[in-house]
Amino acid sequence: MKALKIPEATIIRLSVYSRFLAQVKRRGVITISSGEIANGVGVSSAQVRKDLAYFGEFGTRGVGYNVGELYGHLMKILGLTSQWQVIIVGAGKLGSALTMYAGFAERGFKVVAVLDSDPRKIGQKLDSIEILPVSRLAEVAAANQSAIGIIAVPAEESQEVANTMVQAGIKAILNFSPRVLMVPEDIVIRNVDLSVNLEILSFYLGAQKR
Amino acid sequence: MKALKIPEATIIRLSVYSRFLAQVKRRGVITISSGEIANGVGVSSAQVRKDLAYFGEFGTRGVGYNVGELYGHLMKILGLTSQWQVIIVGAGKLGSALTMYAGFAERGFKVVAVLDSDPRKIGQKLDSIEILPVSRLAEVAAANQSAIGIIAVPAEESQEVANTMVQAGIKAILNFSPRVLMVPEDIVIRNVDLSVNLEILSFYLGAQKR
DNA sequence: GACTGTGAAGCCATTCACAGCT
DNA sequence: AGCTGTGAATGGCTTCACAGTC
Repeated sequence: MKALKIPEATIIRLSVYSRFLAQVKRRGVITISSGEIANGVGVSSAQVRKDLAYFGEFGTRGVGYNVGELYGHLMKILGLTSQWQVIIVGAGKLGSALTMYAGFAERGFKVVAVLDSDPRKIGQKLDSIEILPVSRLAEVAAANQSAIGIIAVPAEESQEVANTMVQAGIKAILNFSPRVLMVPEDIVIRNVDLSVNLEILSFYLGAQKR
Repeated sequence: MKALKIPEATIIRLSVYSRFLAQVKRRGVITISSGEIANGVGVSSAQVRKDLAYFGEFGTRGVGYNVGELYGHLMKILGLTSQWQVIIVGAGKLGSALTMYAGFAERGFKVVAVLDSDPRKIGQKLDSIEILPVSRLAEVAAANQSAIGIIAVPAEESQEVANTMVQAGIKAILNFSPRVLMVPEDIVIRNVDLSVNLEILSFYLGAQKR
């Protein structure tokens, strides 16, 4: 595995390819070309080949890629060959929905704990997971080494939760609050800002009228 | 307003700037420099100035930007000066959470209808919004001209829902299902793939160990 | 002195186009 | 003939650096 710097856009696409391949594989297809993958996910075939080339030579010239093999390679590249533990802070509407989101389990992410600061929520259950007080975050993080943290609390509380996560040793954070969070350089953080996405649609709708 | 092609990354940042400015404005700050904005949202000051320059000259050399004015400009650029209507298809965990998500209302997005295909859900209420059968989508879309559609159904059903939305005249779609959807060129579509985001974290966590 | 606006430079990602293999 | 892998060309975004303004 080359240490070359990989564009983030490539990683996003690899994740999309892998899900597309899972689907194709389920249909029993053995071999697939870069062009077919490209059609399936809406990119160019050159893009598919370039993306894969960062990580090795997975195909056969004149033939294409073996679906099962390529899928395996992608899952390995993405680090999805073993299960990841996930800790969610915030058991509001969004946090609850994320806790029970089947899409995570399908891809090997297991929610091991949900925490909230609201005393009325503590002790309630989401599926089989009991909501814990946020004061127990450090303890829970320690018990689940290298877990991924998800922040699903209101904007005002999000930075504080991030700080606590970092202190508890969490190295990767997915932030659903509409705030840009400050974290040390060695922490991997991604923001999923739901209204930003609507606002981009709003921008393009507006632009059409001009 | 110039017709120059604007990078999508710029639009995303404008949305982030606007929310940061709303926060600063609430604190009563009158004037702000590109450097202060940059610090607040984690980009370079040159980036902030370049982004704004696509749309005009909003600042005063030697002084900075008037917070209220700049905020107003950004909201106008993003098309957020009037309310957008939003139609959500899928009243599962995620659809329900999105329907009641306060962040949308704060930014002028109003959920006017929620639809589902499950007969057991029809007639139930989310906040004050009654869940309608998905068969009424065309009718609801017609009654809410230029509404934005949100897809929050399982992967297998998402393409069908997208087709129906397009036929019903919806021009912008936010897709939460983990599938790449095929839509006509004139439709604006964005994907928010929740597990892709976790998988990117997984990739970077894995890379650290190498 | 402070800060914006912007052409130019630098950098990074995507597309092209073709040699190489089956 | 079909398809991959990849160097070269292109295109686009970001950073630099400084002239212009207050």
